[in-house]
Amino acid sequence: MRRVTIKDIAREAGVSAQTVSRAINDKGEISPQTQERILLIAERLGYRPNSVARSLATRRTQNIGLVVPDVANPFFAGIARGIEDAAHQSDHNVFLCNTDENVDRETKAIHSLEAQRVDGLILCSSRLSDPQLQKLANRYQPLVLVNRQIDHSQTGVVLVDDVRGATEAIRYLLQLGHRRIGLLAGPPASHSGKARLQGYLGAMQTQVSKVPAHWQEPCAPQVEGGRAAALELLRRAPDLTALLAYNDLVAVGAMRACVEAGRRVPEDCAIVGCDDVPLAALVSPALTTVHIPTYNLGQRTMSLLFDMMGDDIDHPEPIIISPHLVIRDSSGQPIA
Amino acid sequence: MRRVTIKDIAREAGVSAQTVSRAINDKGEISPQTQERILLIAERLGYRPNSVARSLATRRTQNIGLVVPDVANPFFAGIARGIEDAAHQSDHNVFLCNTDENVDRETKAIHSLEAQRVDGLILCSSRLSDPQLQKLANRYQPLVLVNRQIDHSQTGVVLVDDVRGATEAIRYLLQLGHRRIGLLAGPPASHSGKARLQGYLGAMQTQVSKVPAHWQEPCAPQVEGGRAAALELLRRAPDLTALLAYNDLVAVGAMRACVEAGRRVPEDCAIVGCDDVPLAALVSPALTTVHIPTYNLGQRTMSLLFDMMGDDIDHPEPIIISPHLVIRDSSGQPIA
DNA sequence: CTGTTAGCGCATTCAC
DNA sequence: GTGAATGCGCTAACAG
Repeated sequence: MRRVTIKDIAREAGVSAQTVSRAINDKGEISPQTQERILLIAERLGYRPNSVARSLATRRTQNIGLVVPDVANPFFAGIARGIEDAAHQSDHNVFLCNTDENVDRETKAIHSLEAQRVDGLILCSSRLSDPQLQKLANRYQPLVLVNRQIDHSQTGVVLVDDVRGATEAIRYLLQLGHRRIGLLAGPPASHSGKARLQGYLGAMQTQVSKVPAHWQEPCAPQVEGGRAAALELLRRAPDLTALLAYNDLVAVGAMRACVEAGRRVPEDCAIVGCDDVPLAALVSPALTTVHIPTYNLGQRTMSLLFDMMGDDIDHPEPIIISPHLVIRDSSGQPIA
Repeated sequence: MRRVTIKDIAREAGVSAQTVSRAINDKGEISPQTQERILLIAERLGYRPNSVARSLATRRTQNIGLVVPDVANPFFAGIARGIEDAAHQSDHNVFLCNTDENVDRETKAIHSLEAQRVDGLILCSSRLSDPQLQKLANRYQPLVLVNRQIDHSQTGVVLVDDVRGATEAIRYLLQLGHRRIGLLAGPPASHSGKARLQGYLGAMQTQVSKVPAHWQEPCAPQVEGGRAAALELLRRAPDLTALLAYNDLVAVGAMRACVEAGRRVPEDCAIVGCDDVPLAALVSPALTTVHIPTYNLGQRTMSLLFDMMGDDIDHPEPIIISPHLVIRDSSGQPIA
């Protein structure tokens, strides 16, 4: 069962293939009557334009590639939704690839997307080395990096201002009267972890002359990591009245640790998370956390990519996404 | 800056384009020496095969289309990951489209995917009407439907056995000694809601001669819906000792309602959810729930699609996914 | 084992 | 306003 092509319609309508093409693409240079007639025939025959052939002829696919570590992670799911919606609104399709933070899978995905001749490429939290990324950036445009720095004049960059997020969280806790605030710092290698540490230190130093190093504890970025690190921290520094967590899962782990250590949240220990994943609003007490507008981030990322696809922009303006604090029930004034 | 093509390599190597094609596709019929020589040149020139041209020539794209209501929903995210991983393992790419349960968006997505000439199409929880779906199924193969029934000899179907899931949950509660078990039934129109009701009734009737209708309450499928419905149910039938919830969010809402009504979970009221989204393990008490293996479901869906892409299977065997109960801390024996 | 010819389905460029 | 010729980059089918 062969699919109907432009030629079938041309024959049926008694015109040339070219005229059919014009009718379908609504390019003006055609009489309204013949256009309508052709469109009717196309409809009747169940014609579906072949994007593959069109792409080959025009050298543009109207497809973009999106590479993320894991769409099942709500953070990336939000970004993906923002990108998808923006793309589809402008009649572009998106290839989605998951890497599980595996460099080989990421490389393979990128090669595949290059082969697909996508009109643009978005890499989230890329694990490629700097040289690899530079090489890619030289070869492939337009390219937008989310959550990853690069020094390349033609590459778009979208970053979350994690320093600011942590700063806001700490300022809020300071304002409530907390002074002895611990940090569940996340994985030592994490880029955003470092930024959040920086924000923590900067904000703390406005009120506390010397912030003890033993108020910080690295941890795996899941619930169990947070629980273990919080237990350790509360043992080492029992006078802490508040904890800032690397992310919401870590914060939930910290809440568990508090329960185990016989501390009430927020009375005996305030807890603030980061990211504001859907879970955060649903735990009890509901988590105060630094919200990152992932959907909006995705939309703006796609918007930047579209801009770059249009003109050959030389120095695309970096986009910095500002997180903001969402105050719920896991934080309050210190008792003492 | 033109991309390097097969011809560039052919010229460089002093062979025909066809020979280059053979070398790249590793089709055997070529001497190892020339193949290696060509591959080296390709590598040096930074050649990337053009999948678009290849697709046009072979009439196969090695791409598949995946349409879901929302990847940000963990249920579909799990399925999407399973599909993606299976697809990529077999060197296929996937176009992802979100519909937000909007029929127009779904229709548009399908048309776009048809235009892309995807080799296969997967529709999750399609909102198309039966006639629309029949029409699509007649026109487009291979097609696999997830979470949606259809009577069409050439369409693949993957379903979750929700009757069984609810049955297992109720059997477990009965075994614990519960007899007065309420059902937070979800949206009346929901397909899976009806199936779960059926499972509930069937299992209940093995131990309870007449299951009162006022032990059931419909609800919106979110936390607040579950909370409101549970409050109503506990008011109307205060002697209930356990609740089965339409999904995990509803179950979390029910947990809230219990707290508000002064009931402890699980002592004064056991609660069992459905789906086992990541949240379920993280709330306190951790939720006993009916686990649906979404990732596996995705993998098997893709596997079915691959089978259908291979041969022209006439009556693809329906795949029925069996959920199973995961016992955590929100359920226990009744006190009375 | 290798080369030649002929398309895949469409859009671009030029005629008319 | 419409048509004819040409090519996008690759592979299928044949020939040698």
